[in-house]
Amino acid sequence: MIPLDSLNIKQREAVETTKGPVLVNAGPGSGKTRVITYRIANLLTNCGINPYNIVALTFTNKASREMSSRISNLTTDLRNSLTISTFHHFCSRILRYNATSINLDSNFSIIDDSDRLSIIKNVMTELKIDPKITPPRVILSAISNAKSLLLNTDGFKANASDNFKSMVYECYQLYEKQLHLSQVVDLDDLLLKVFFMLKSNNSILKTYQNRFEHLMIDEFQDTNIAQYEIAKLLSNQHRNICVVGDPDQSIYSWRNADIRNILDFKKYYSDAKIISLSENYRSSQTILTAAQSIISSNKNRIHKDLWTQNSKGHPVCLTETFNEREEATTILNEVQRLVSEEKMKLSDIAIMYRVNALSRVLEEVCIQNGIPYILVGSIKFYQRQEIKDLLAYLKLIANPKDDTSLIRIINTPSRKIGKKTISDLSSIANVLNLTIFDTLKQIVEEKIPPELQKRLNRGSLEKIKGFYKLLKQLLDIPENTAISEIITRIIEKTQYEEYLKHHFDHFEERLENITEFKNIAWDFSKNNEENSLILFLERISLVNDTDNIDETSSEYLTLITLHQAKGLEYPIVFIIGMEEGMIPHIKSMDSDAEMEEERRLCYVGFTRAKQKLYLSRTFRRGYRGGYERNIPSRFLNDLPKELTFVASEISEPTEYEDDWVNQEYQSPPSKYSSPKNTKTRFNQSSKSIRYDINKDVNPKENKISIGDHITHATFGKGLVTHVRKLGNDYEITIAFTDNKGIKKFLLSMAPITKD
DNA sequence: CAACCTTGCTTTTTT
DNA sequence: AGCAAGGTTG
Ligand SMILES: Nc1ncnc2c1ncn2[C@@H]1O[C@H](COP(=O)(O)OP(=O)(O)OP(=O)(O)O)[C@@H](O)[C@H]1O
Repeated sequence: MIPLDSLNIKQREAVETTKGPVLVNAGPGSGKTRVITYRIANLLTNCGINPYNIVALTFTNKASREMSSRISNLTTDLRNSLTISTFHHFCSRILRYNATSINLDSNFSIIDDSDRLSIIKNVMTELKIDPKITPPRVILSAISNAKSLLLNTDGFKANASDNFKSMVYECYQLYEKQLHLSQVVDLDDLLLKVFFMLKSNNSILKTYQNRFEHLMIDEFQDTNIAQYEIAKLLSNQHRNICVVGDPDQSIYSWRNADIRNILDFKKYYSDAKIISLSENYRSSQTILTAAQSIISSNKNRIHKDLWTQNSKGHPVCLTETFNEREEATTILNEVQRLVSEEKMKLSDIAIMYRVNALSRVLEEVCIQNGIPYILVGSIKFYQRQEIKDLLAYLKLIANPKDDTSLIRIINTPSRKIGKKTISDLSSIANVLNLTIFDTLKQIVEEKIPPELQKRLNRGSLEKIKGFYKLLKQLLDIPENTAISEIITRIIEKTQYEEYLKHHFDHFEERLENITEFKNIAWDFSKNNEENSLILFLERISLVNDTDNIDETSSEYLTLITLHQAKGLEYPIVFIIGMEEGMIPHIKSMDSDAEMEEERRLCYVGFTRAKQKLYLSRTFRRGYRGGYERNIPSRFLNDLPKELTFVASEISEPTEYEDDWVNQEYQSPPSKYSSPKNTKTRFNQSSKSIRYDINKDVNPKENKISIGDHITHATFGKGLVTHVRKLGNDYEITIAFTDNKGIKKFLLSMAPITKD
């Protein structure tokens, strides 16, 4: 039996109402995810439901992993055959299994955003739409929006009321045609196609309806229409659907998430049991009050009670630093202090930020200080040129119809097949209504009409035949060959390494990336019984991160975006970049709705913290080449002063910034470093772990006390008026001569010498 | 067709 | 700022 006495009455009600629709609408830390995990454990162990009949859907990969591990902690009952995954993964599996029923090759590959964009660009060229006037991205997002509203081309046509929409419609049609020809799908298709498949094929629908007796959705506020409709279809037979969510934590509206789903749920399932939870078990009173002071300014919301029995705890710590490097140093010093002095574990701590770009400096400083860290998601490892090239070869092996991948590598490495030849080839393929690969095949087998063949001169023809032969060789690699071995063969056959060496300055780093890629492939084969290229590719399309480290067994610091942090919790949370333009982000500033979402995002961040929350801002931040002055985020103004304390105050920015820029640091920034969250990196970091408090400050040599006369490299002579311990460092206040004023510095950083 | 030079863009957030 | 696509020249 799973004991349910560690749940409060309301939670228990939600867990034990195993029949019929249930909606839990409750604030952060009130135990919504706990309800789902206990509910599953209860169904398995107490009700004897077969795990095969249970499905729990989440929104992000991180959340789904979190849920699996929480359930493992509760019960060991047959949880292997439980279905816990993201909507996209879930749909991908259904689609692959039933692909043939909708005339789709079950080896279909999933294209990424940049592939989508290049298809759109081609389509636009074909339709003679000027990409300068209508950016392809706009078309792409219109199509993507349509798909998440379950509008296929026909549905879209019915709605295409104005000029713009009819233009989009034309693009949409051709785009779909190309996808179908290539036997590929995009991410939105995973949902859309599954929906229409279930809708139109009653026997498939029945199969899944029968199977999924119990359906649960976490973070329901972030589902889009397509996801919700799929969930409705699947649960319509047993009607055991339990959704949990919090409108105040809706932060994915830009991805077409729609909180109206919550309202509709109440309407559609008029018999739904609606449960609200109002006790927060996660955060200290201070953190909770701070968070509420942020969210309560939103006009477009319904107030929810949220209280906690937890103690008041620590005040919210505000740090203000001069620039992003000092910010990183200060925070990581504090992290090390927490570990060495307050017995915190690195895994208790997370540093969060609005934009991925902010992780860069943190990483550098972590590496310098030997702090093991894990960077969640982000880094565009799979978007690097060399990796995309290899992926294109792999995709082509899995699915030769994939034109986009073929075009990508037809002349990479250079085979003297240029633009002209490629466009001729495409036009022939177009006329014959064949994929490029099939066209090549016809050409080689000399089956195409001579008047078409004429378009290619003899030189090109030879080169094309050479390329086709190469492809054939790759396709002949036996299916059971390990993926890493396939990659090795590709590299051999195409002489890819020689190509890199010849063409790029950073080729060593690119070669390292390739080695890393092979390692990832090798790990994958090791952990997956069936050595399936298709599954490998699918994983790469749907899971953004490369790590498969056991998350609980190792000690490292977490670096994560606010978005990905949703649903997670950490004893200690740092949020950096609390500046206007960052949070709230500049791009959200001219829309009230988006501004409210920024506020919610901030609220989500605050409420991740259990014990201690640190907020950090800088006076200046190097961003996109510029070096901008920042003003504090408006959200900081909303915090009641009595809840906060300011940890460090640096003097107003002055000329001394140059000293900052010249501070020596290791590891020059390079895009071409190895992937950020792999074992390699992890091992490197943990090997050099060293928690030396006095690393930066050597008190013996730098001993500076009140009354000392010093000389500062920029400001000249001055008198020390204050010395205060600050983390592992000291903050010293100096009164300078010659009316240069009073300024504060960090001892470890300031270029000063004792007179 | 490839090498070289110039322009233009980084989505904010993720499946 | 730095990279990659796009345009131009050899
Ligand atoms: N009844 C309870 N007794 C003790 N601890 C609880 C109880 N309910 C929840 N908790 C704890 O509170 C924390 C937050 O729970 P949970 O993550 O389920 O909240 P949530 O509502 O899903 O939060 P969020 O909306 O932020 O995702 C967890 O550490 C959980 O173990």
